[in-house]
Amino acid sequence: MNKQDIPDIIISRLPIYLRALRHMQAGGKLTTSSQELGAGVGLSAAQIRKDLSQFGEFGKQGTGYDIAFLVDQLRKILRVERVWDVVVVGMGDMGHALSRYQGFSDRGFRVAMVFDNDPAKIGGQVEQFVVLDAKEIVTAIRKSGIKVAMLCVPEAAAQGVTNLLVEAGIKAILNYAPISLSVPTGIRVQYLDPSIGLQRMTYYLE
Amino acid sequence: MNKQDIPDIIISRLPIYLRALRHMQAGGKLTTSSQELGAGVGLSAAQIRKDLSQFGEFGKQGTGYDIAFLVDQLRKILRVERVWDVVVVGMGDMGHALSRYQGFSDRGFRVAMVFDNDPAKIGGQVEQFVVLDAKEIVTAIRKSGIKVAMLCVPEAAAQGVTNLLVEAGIKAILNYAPISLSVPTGIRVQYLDPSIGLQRMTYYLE
DNA sequence: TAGATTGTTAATCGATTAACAATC
DNA sequence: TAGATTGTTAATCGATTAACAATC
Repeated sequence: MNKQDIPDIIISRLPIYLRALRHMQAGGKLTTSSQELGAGVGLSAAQIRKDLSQFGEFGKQGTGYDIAFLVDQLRKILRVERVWDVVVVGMGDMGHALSRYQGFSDRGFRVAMVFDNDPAKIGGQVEQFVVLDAKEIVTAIRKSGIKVAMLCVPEAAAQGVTNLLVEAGIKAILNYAPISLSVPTGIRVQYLDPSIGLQRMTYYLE
Repeated sequence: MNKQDIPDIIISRLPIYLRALRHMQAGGKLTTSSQELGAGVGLSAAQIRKDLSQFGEFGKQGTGYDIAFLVDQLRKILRVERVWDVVVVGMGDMGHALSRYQGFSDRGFRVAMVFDNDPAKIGGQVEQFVVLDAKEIVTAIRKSGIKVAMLCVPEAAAQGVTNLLVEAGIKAILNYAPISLSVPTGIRVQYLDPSIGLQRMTYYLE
């Protein structure tokens, strides 16, 4: 079961399954089926079973899946049974919102450090964090060993900051800036540009 | 050229192309090639050409694409040559950040109304907007004719608010809440749950 | 002209679905 | 047992890539 053997498109669905399963769990459900989970996330039952079969046999014929067990398995597969420290770069409104977001803690993440390059913000407080000088990105992140970053700087600064994050040892970047980033092989980027999300829908509007 | 003839996976790449082209434009470039654009967004030249060929012939052999012209064409295809009014529901940190976001205006969007259900926030001011009572979602949105919403409410409220948005005539929802929404056929949803973005990358981390 | 690059066709590759034996 | 549902195989479907004639 080599990492690169499994298509990324399957990996990208697992967090969706995990989210839906935890939702069921919060509702007091104990078991589910590929049919029911598929309906919950808008995919076919066959697809759910095929995806899960890449990693093991998690269900029982006749009864389906034990939700708590499957949640555990998915958390291990996705490596979020542990907690990842994350840095936030850019203390504008978006960076601010992410620094205060309560949803990370039980999904495997914890904001550990925040940066900005504005002298008016450096040294100030955001939530429980002291805003660090962006000049310290490389040294501070290297020292901490943190591998995950959220990028919330303006477009014009995004590629430059990305280069620093890579130099600092960051391996995964959640990018809110409206720009395609250029990164070396082995560095992963996920894009959350809100305008892109909207433009993916307007095509279909009357 | 029927809407449903063109695969959604192609539509979903067009905003990325548009973003990259405008970036080139801002840098003063006048023409580009499928090779160069592909390199900019991390896709093959063949894919770029194939995607664009679904909508017309926009390039010239030997010289490539006129950037300004291609930008115009993509804006028309995606229907963002006009400006779409958008509502924001949920005036927490995220809704607040989106209400103040400067990036929408030249990408085809304009926040026109914001809602919350917290009496402490209703009637208050966020940026230039007066926060409206969530109870008025259906009537206010119906009256306005707005078709696009951004959803920034807590998980527990998301499906209920979604039902109201659908009732109000909303056809496209950008969802920041950590939940798979259930919507009728014809309503489009794009998901921007930050935890999902992060969990899609941790699988690959050492 | 010579070099570059398009739009398109056919070939390849990969993902999804349907079907079903196994079995809880 | 009978009904339900898994995991898996083979078939289908769809997307990407390679190649190249056309032509700027």
